[in-house]
Amino acid sequence: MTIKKKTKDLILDAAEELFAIRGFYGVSIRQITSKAEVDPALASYHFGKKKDIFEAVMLRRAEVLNRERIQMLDDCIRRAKPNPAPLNEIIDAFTHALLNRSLKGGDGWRSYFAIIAQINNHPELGGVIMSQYFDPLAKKFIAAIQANMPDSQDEDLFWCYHFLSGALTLTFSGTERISKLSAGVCSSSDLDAVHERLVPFITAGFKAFDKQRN
Amino acid sequence: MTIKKKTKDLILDAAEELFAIRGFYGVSIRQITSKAEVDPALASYHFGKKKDIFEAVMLRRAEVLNRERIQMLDDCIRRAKPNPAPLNEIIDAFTHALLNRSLKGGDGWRSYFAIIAQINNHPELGGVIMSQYFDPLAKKFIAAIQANMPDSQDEDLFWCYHFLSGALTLTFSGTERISKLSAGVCSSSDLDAVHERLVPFITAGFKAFDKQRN
DNA sequence: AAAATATTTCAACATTTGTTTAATTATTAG
DNA sequence: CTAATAATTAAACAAATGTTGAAATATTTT
Repeated sequence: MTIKKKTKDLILDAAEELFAIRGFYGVSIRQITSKAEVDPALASYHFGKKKDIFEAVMLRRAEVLNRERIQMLDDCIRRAKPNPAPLNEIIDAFTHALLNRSLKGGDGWRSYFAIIAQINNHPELGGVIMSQYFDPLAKKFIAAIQANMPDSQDEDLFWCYHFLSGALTLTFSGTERISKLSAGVCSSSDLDAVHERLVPFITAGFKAFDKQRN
Repeated sequence: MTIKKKTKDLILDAAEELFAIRGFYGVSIRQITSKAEVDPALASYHFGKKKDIFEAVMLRRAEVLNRERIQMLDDCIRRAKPNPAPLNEIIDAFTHALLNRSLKGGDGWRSYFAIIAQINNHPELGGVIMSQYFDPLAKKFIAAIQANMPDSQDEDLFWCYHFLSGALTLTFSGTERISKLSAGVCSSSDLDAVHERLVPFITAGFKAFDKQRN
């Protein structure tokens, strides 16, 4: 016997799923509350404005995700001490929690990442959350890379990070186009396959800017 | 003395700019026609439904862009004959027109790419246009890579292409977050800097899956 | 020139939008 | 139990939504 979910979470669950498909402006509060089987007025009562619902959806999972990723990054750095952490381990630490949740986290997480992919390309909406939760981690990540590649230029590393971010983002969006393009080549639903390829790909990309090694 | 623009183009220009900022659902027909300084009914008259306006916006530039990119790819393959085209040239051919238009094409092109970044992560909207104009090129591109790396596995190459696509997409979106993150490191508006880094980064990523070389 | 077609205008339509108000029911605290 | 607080309901609001129709104006064709 499962306990009854609270209204707040019912609304967030419904909002999460709908925002993932149609974006912020493509979803009405009535659609959300209807899917949550709840009175429309409860959305305002519990969260305030529509934007606040959206931010609540983002915050709910951002916290746990952020904690996991920082932990992995710290672990990987501590393991390697006093040497700098290996490049591929840094990149794995940065991406592992994301890919893992996206694959094994269930529908809620899948929706969540679809939203992340949207707002990552859309300044107006996710500005606050993204910079609050993701940017600090990004800086930590770049710093770890810098320790591994001390002779590389900051500007190069920044762009490399940028490319990594884009590759990750698109992977999460789960577009149908991808599976159509790859028809017969592979099943894009098997996200384990991504992990085996993303890390080597990105690692090699970073190493191309390692002055010491080249 | 400049000639007066036709109504159709006035609407498309306004729509392009607005869609880029707020997405399909975030923009109303009245906002579009108001910016275009044109009667709201003219949108329906010239284009039909709202979705048709969106598709018209996409088509207008997709054609010229597609032609340019196919041309560059063919040129690069022909130049190298009978050998396979070099990896970095293939990738440059794939990205050059995009980055060039994005940098030097003016505001219209910038808006256009922002929309591309949105729909690339959003199946419902850009499915038709993307698969009509971009997927054929993607296949051509992957085929060229395959010729260069005959021993590599199809599945690997597909994913590498996927990562490239993501990196490109995020670059075009022009998010403010990027410039905040890179504060003091570099000016993200200088897209020439991207080109110098994207090609080596992606090339190295692909080469990581070159069985022959490794 | 007149006739035919293309474009533009203005007004209106039925829905849907986000949000608020006041009344009612559940839950918790004293 | 009683009082106080929290949560839910139903109704209503003005504003904005996409789209259409018929009349008026431009443009092109004959």
